[in-house]
Amino acid sequence: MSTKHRVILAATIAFADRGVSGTSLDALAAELGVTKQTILYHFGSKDGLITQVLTEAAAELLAELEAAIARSQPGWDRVEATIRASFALAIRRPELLGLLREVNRLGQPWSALVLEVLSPLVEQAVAYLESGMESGQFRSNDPRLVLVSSYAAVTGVVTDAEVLRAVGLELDLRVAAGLRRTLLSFLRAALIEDP
Amino acid sequence: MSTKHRVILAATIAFADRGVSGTSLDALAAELGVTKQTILYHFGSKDGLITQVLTEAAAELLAELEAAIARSQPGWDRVEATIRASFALAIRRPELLGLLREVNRLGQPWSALVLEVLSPLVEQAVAYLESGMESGQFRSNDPRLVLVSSYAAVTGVVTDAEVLRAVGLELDLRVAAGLRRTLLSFLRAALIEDP
DNA sequence: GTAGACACTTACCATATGGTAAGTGTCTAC
DNA sequence: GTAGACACTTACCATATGGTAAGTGTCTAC
Repeated sequence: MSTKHRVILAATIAFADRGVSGTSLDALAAELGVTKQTILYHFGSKDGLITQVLTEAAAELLAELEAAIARSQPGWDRVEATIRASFALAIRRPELLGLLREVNRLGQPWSALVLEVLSPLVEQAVAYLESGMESGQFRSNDPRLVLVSSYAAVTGVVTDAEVLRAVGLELDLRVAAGLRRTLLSFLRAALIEDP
Repeated sequence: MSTKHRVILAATIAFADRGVSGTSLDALAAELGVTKQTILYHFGSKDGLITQVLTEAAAELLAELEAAIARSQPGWDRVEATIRASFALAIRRPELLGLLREVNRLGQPWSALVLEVLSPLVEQAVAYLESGMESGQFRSNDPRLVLVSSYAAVTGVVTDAEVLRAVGLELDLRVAAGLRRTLLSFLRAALIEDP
């Protein structure tokens, strides 16, 4: 694997984990066994590295979600497929969702970079749910809405691999059974579990 | 208000907002119109400041939750009162919940500082929900569990004051109606709304 | 066999950052 | 009126941090 690619992978994890301001180029380089100047050679500046990391992460998320859309039917099936794809990605690459939260904090101009890529899909999902609830297709205690709510909690809060694996395996359409552990895990995570 | 207290309030907001490593003593001092040395005089070191900020935030959270416990009945009423108190605090001092997320990232020894104070209450709440679901008292699509799930999402994700105000006002026991907007807001926030 | 691209390293540099040391002004106790 | 506590400021300092400049080794094309 090329040095450039290794830097991007390590920076994605470091930015998600310790934050952008908590990750120095020296520390990142030391992890990879190269010098800071090697990183600067490939990306020009720290801002250049951030740009590259966010661009690739957004592209990866988009590809995953679009694949889920392509293999699903319009309507609830599509929402569920999207959520399922997100869980799968969260298990495989938990740092991607952690990075989203960091972007949220960084604000402009970084948030625009990611939002530009993902916002069309978010708008579609929100519009579908909104019209579904306006028309009475979903009741407010619908298990499907619980699933969406849990999804929000997961993408926003939980990064623990074991929790996500449990959720991913148990949400195998058996929403009723799976949500029990999910909810408890979320509650624990939200109120701070020792990491 | 004493300088020391002003530093703690400003640091709480800064740490929650920009992160601990994203907040330099110089920048914090400049915000307050004092010198960095004034901060070091009061807290000894940056670690000293972090300790003080976390200790006070944890104490404030605890006081709020214990007051809610004291004025509620055992059982679901108590869980609801606790959640309600958290919402109220989140509206009044959103940085406190933001700080919890930062602590989660900082890890040891800072997480232990906060966890030590709050974990007895968390354990109680989790035990209650767990036994309630084991015994079949709650079904998995119970609106009350939706509320708890939403609470996890709120404490973990949402810091936008307007969203929290909307949630706080509409959760006035009319769970069914209130959750509609809440869920959509959470979904938007979790998938990154432009801040 | 040599010019040039490529992927680095070595040697620096300016600024930011946490921190120390030695003052200075002010208020209180005696 | 003066000793001492208190809340600061001014003057520094060592290290961390992002970044620049000038090499060095290696591989490819001709």
